[in-house]
Amino acid sequence: MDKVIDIVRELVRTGDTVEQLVRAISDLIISGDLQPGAKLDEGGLAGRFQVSRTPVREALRQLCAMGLVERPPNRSAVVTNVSGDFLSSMFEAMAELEAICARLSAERMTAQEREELERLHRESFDIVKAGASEDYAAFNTEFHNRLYSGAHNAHIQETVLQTRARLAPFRRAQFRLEGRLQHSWDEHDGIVRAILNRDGAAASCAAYSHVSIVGDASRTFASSTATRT
Amino acid sequence: MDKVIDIVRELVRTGDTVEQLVRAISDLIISGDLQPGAKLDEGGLAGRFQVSRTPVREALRQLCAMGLVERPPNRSAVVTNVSGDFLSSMFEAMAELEAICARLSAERMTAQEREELERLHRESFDIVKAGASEDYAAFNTEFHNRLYSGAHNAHIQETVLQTRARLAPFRRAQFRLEGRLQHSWDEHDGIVRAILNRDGAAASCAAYSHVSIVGDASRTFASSTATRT
DNA sequence: ACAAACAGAAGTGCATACAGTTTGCGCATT
DNA sequence: AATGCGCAAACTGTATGCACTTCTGTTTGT
Repeated sequence: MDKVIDIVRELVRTGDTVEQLVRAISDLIISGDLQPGAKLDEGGLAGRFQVSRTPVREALRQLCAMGLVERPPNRSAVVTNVSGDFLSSMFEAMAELEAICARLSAERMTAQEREELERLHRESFDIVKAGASEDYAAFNTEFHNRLYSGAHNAHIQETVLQTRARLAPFRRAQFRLEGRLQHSWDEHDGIVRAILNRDGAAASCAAYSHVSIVGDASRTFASSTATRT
Repeated sequence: MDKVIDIVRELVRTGDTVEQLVRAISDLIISGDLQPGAKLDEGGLAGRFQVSRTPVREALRQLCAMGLVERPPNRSAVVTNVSGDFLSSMFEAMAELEAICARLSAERMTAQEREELERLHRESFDIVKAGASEDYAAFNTEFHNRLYSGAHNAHIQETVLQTRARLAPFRRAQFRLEGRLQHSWDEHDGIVRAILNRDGAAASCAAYSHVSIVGDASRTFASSTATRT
């Protein structure tokens, strides 16, 4: 639980200490090691990562801009814990954004991108058969990444990735639900077919409902978990 | 040109020095006082705002996370100057986001919100007749804000506002083009009608093409302006 | 017994200090 | 004249220090 994250500290000045901290801390948040509501003490983090408070503060500021933490004035930073309403709005936004990506992917993906998407999707069926939730989660991330990059719009990609990161702390258990793996694969199948058919509208719909379902599942799970203050 | 922005420095510790800096600097960028490519020297900004470098650095870090500024390691921060491709992707994203907002607004706005939107729109006709570009720009911002809030989705609102801020440095002259005011009003009219009719699809289309047109106009203007390095 | 008050500890906000990196300029060399 | 070198100035990255705020546990008054 308290595994020490080793930030490589070169002797040379690479100038990316803060970036490393941002990654390290956001990993702690996204992975769930730091749950929503957890306090982030500057001194403690500084000690943990063997740096001074200055870069830690900058990292927290950046994480705050990304929406992963909140920084009430004169008080400790806290892992963002959003209201149910805002969580719903994030899931809805995610569905809208993925729908856009799916539509644009259907219209714009290169032949190679289409091939690779289909291959990736076909190969993932083995994971479903094996019931390997962990592996499927990794594949799922990659699958959606393909959708984002296939839209050929760098800003939308950036936006959807940021939204996903912000949502991550609240959707951790999405593949625990019985039968969710197979359903997820079926939904992916619909998206892939629509994209291969260059049917933007169908891809958009399929992606929207796929993400909405994930949202519903995560929301029920999130509300069943105690969100400590 | 070198008007000093006065950040009010109370004797009490409000703890929002950095927030004020972020606002002040982003205003300088959005208003065009600091153009894309301009260097942001930490010491200079610190002197200008009568603070030390520490809060300036944190503000720059946050502006960087917002995409308004870039921070190459060991070098001065600069106002973000994006490639033409990325600029196009931002305008396209903006159109997609506004289309979503318009659709959701058509579906979800309260009676009061609809009334106020229509009233605001009707009143703006006087501004168009007067040809007051400055006033129309302010009204236009408010009009679009209504669209964003009418969608009743806090996260989408946040996202679209952030995208607009990022786009601002590149769309400054949008109402200089001859006849653009009247065209803009006509396009708004289409959006308002669709929203009042609760016709989400029509509202979405109207908003998409409205924003796309603005994008085209701004892009031609931006490419005609020298983007200095 | 409970609540208000207080003192010490802990933590944040900002300024300053210093080390390392980049940059610009003068000078020597070709 | 153009190019490469080296040094100094300017600037960034990080650590540290101090003032102020918040938190916490205890004491005091009712």
